[in-house]
Amino acid sequence: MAEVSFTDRELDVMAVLWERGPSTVSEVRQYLDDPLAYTTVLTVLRTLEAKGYVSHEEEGKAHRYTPLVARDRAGKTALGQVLGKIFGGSREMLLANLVRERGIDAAELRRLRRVLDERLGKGDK
Amino acid sequence: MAEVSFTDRELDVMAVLWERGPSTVSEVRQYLDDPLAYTTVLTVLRTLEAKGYVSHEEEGKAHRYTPLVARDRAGKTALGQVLGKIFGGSREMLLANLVRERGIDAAELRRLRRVLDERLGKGDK
DNA sequence: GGTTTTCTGCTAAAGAACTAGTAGAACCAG
DNA sequence: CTGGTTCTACTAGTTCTTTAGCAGAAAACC
Repeated sequence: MAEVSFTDRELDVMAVLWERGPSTVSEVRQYLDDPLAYTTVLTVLRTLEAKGYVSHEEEGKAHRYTPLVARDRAGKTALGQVLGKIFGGSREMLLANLVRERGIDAAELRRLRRVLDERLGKGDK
Repeated sequence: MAEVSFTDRELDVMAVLWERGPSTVSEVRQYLDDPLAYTTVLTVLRTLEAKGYVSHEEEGKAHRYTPLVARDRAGKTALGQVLGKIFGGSREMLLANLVRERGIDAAELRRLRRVLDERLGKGDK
């Protein structure tokens, strides 16, 4: 349960793996927003592998890389940091920021409220 | 309205400035969790100043550093990144993570719900 | 079967981040 | 005053990040 943390570029790559599932270098490269050299993407994946955040298995000539850390775990670390260092530990402040002026409609707000309601329900058990 | 982003250490320092308000190098140093050399802290503050994120004015012999970017703005950038890259844009996933198993009691959940309700109210007008 | 493409392995270089030392000025205690 | 303390300015080393080239193997094309 160690802390999981990524550099910006590593996060870009992880985002692709989370979104698309196990992918080859070419596939990751294609789905990245920035145009990077093939070898650059490969290097990032190698770094991630060295850190134990992804693994790969052979698939024909190419390698297919699989994320070893779940979104949720990365999210927990990242959110914890944002919460602690920026919002001084105040979840309310964080939530207020999350829903402030970012094209968010009433339907979504209600969905968010349901998340809290479900959590409240569980607490009641 | 440019994007504001900090390195880990810079964020530690900004956190102190946000929490305590304008501070001298010694003060910042004292409130940091990690034991860093005086000059190290000074260097970080200089970097932040070079990036335009803090300013300083003389106060006797020492300098007092003031944050130029608000928590909120930094939070917006940071949250946006976490939201987009880790939670694939799903605020619900993010919120679920935020309230999951992190010593959070019913009272706090209700406070969070109120944040959403207030926002909903405003939307209705 | 030869040529082109695609892939990994190795290497590397520029820049940023992080840390801190040393020098010298300014201030303070007695 | 004199000696210690506190402060900034300048400098610098180590590591991490980011980017990518080149060589050679494998595959695919025709």
